[in-house]
Amino acid sequence: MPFTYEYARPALTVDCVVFGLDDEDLKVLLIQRDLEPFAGRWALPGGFVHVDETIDQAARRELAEETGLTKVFLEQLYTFGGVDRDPRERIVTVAYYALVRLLDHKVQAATDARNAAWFAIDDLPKLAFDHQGIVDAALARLQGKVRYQPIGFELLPPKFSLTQLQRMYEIILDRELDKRNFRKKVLSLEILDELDEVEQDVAHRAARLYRFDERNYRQLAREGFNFEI
Amino acid sequence: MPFTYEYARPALTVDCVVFGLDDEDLKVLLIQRDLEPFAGRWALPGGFVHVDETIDQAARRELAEETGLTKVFLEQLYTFGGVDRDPRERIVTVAYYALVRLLDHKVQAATDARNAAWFAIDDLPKLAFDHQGIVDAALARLQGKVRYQPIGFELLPPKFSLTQLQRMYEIILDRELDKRNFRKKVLSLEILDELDEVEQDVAHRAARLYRFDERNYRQLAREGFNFEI
DNA sequence: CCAAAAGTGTTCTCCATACACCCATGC
DNA sequence: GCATGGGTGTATGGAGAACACTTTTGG
Repeated sequence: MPFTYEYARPALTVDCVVFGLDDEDLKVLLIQRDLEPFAGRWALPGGFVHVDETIDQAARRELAEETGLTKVFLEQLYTFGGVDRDPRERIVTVAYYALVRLLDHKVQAATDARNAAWFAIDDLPKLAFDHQGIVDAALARLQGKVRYQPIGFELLPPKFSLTQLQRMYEIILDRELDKRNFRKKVLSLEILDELDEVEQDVAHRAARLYRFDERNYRQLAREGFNFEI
Repeated sequence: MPFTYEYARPALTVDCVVFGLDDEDLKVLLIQRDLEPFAGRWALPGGFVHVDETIDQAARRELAEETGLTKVFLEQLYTFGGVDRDPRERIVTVAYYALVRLLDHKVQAATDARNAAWFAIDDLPKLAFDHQGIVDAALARLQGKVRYQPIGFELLPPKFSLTQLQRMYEIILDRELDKRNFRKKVLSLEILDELDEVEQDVAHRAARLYRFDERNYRQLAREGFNFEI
């Protein structure tokens, strides 16, 4: 049943920049478009906002439909409202960014009905629409936010070593950090539980594993903190 | 000429939280609604986004139409997409916040055709829709941003004393600051031009006036800075 | 025993903080 | 001369930054 309006309205979509992390790179999950415009080009997962769902719900629904991801860390980024973003019609998009544990989701994305794949953030293919600009904004937000909110932890497995944690920060911030100062700082925050476990199957001394102290972690996530690493 | 769509679409509006500053308070500019729903209630200036304008342009247009304000500092805040925000139909709104020199605009708002007025931020009337939540978000953003970006300067007249500047930070952050430390810090940033002028018509020693050093100011606004006052 | 990464302390510098008095001006 | 705000310096403590060697383990 078609709807009629007095004036033309912009259409409203959501788009998600999904970040993942492996040993070497910060990666972004992209979907290959099968329809015009930009058929064959890679693009951010996303789609139209329905009238009976919030925009947050729309972002989660599209993420689940197009990539199979659920229960991820998801936060609104910025709303892009340029007049010529889409060649078909006027479309305003609310961009979100998500952080996921890449290893948990590597296979799933690749075997999805639609063509989905992870790309290193500094080696992306040419993207559809203005999606490169959205990715740039999301990266800037992530780099800024990681300094005063412990959100980056969403990118790691539940148990991790301090070296892994440091590596994550180095990859996101794109610079090297001093090992001793990093450990001193992160341990002083008291958001890590030291476990009685170590890495397995490594060809050198095994590193101790840590887990987030959920209580202090949530507390600190609310208050913000000064993580000037 | 009415337009027809296959599926119902959310409508899209913009709303603006306009901050101003006087000697005592941080204030917000509100418009009294003359139509239902919420007729008679105070609300944020705003309105529908047209298909042929960007959302930034829509925000500036609505601000000009409803309050007469032009050329103000304006920045996107957040997009509010709750399903029941508006009792008539589904409306998603992109919220902006603006900073203006209150003294320049005091009269204009009051004499506008529609009923507009400034209210102290901690003494607002009951607002229409979810606008109180939008104001809360805007205040939180302003308080956070003022610490690492010199945006607050948009609230002051072109020439101002260090005491005025300190007063502005105290009002925004809602706490007292040490005079000597404040001056030391702000002068060390080298974004102020010391003028050969002083306040006029005060019943005590007249304070020296300063102006922003546009070059360094723009530079620092881009880079961000650490204003941990 | 060798390769590889884990783990560990100290020094220095800088910046935020705390704090109190004299000065200039108008009335 | 007094009331009002303008303007100034110093001492202390804490945190970030720089920096190198020993330990553990597997192969």
